[in-house]
Amino acid sequence: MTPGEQDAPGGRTVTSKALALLAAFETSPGPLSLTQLAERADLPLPTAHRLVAELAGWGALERDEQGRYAVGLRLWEIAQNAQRELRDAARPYLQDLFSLTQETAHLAVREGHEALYIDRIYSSKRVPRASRVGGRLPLHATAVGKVLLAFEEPWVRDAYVARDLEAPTRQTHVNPTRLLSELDGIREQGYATTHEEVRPGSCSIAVPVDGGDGRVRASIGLVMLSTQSDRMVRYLPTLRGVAARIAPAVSRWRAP
Amino acid sequence: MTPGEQDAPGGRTVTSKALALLAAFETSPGPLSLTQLAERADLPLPTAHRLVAELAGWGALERDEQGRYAVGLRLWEIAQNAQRELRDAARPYLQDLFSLTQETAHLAVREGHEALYIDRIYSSKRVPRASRVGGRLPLHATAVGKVLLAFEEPWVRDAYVARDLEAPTRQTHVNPTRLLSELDGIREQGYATTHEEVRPGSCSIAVPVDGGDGRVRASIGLVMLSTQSDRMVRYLPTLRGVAARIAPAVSRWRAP
DNA sequence: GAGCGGCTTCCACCCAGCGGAAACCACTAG
DNA sequence: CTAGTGGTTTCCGCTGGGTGGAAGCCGCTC
Repeated sequence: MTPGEQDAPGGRTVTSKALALLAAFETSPGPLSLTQLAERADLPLPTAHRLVAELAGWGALERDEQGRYAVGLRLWEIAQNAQRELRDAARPYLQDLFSLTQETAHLAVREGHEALYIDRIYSSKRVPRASRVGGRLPLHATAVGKVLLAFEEPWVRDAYVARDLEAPTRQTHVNPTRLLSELDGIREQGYATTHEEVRPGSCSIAVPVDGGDGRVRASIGLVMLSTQSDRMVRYLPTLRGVAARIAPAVSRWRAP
Repeated sequence: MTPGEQDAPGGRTVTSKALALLAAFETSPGPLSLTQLAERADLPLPTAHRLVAELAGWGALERDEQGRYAVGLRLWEIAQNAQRELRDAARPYLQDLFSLTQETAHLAVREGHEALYIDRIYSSKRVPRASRVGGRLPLHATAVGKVLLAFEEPWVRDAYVARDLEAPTRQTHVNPTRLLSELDGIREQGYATTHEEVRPGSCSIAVPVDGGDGRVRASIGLVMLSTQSDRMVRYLPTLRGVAARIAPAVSRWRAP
């Protein structure tokens, strides 16, 4: 925005400082000391102290007995309202999907260049955990991500591949041209897969959740051990069935 | 602080105003117009406008095409870190609990005078929905709530029953003395039940999740149709088994 | 008991935030 | 086409909340 500095150290307005303190937990989920918080938010200690005290008093932060701060339940409670329509509507069907397949089931949306995991269902058995609820992964490395990207407008896809693509494993597809044609294939077939592209040992398959207006707003997918990758496509009908059930909720969300 | 008013209209500090805007979504989850937000936060329109713009710019709020504001995904993402240890640890076992019983499964903690629902697992079949994730219900009306209250220190229990107890249905137990002795019974038996005390047609059973240090920090429970209330206690062994699996995680959380 | 790292409190300066007022916009009714 | 209405956005000069360096205060270690 501004030509010189995009934001002065710590931000300028009070609000931005308070938000910077919250943002400190984006990188490290665990509890942080006041000093750590002040550092991460790039604020002088006294300022951080005052703001943090107010945030904690309100319930946005909580303090443990060691005096460290963590995100508070009141904030969590309020934040549950973000995209509630979608999450609430999808949840029971995602549960069905898990019951039917017994494989880890995911719901994700696109946030910038990443897939944001909105929900995730898994039991105590299968846990090849790469993603987590509230976590992000690069679009081109995951099945849900590929779906979300494939159904985006052409210029979004082009802009995406124009960047330097991160490769979590040796198998990750990072070649721009080949990635683009893979996306074309996904749009035709109506589903995407990955084989050890996020982490060795696991593979995944995903389908789009149609928003009704032609746009794809979300994606659901399954993750399993890569030894069972041949069995993957068998789940397609189930996945599509579940996606169809979720779709109405997605389209209701953001209606005229 | 100040002798007269405890807080001037809208709060005093900038931070408190920003937080008041977020708090507006505590009561109504859906999207709100600027005017509604300003009203609920008790702020003059221009002030609300400025702050809301900053919150939205950061991602704490999102704007739909009608210009209304809702809680943003970035805030949700950060807030996922609240009590993450507990939620992440409990999730797979809660899933097991659901798989074994096919009944709606809950995880709750105490927040003041209410049970806060941390997680909830259910399929598309059984949905006698009273609670929801991120929602609250009075302690004395729910099974998880009774458990949380029963294992609290005596003075907490006494303070609780000393208030006017809300009664969602005719069946809700509101008599202080009888409630206290019911709680004693729960502590002895190690589980609590309800019969149509939250809403007609459903009943529930819950057990404590021990924090290791003797304190009970969470509770898990099942909700089902009240026609099956006789079948309820059969689930006790399962519930206790699952609770035992979750316990280690609860005790790890807030360790010295 | 001196030294240290982190937290908390103080306080005088000053600019960020304030909010009344007025312009702006999209609709709708006449 | 004008007037009316309800919501949103911009303007701007006054002022008190926010600021952060400095100094005091732990609890711990060597």
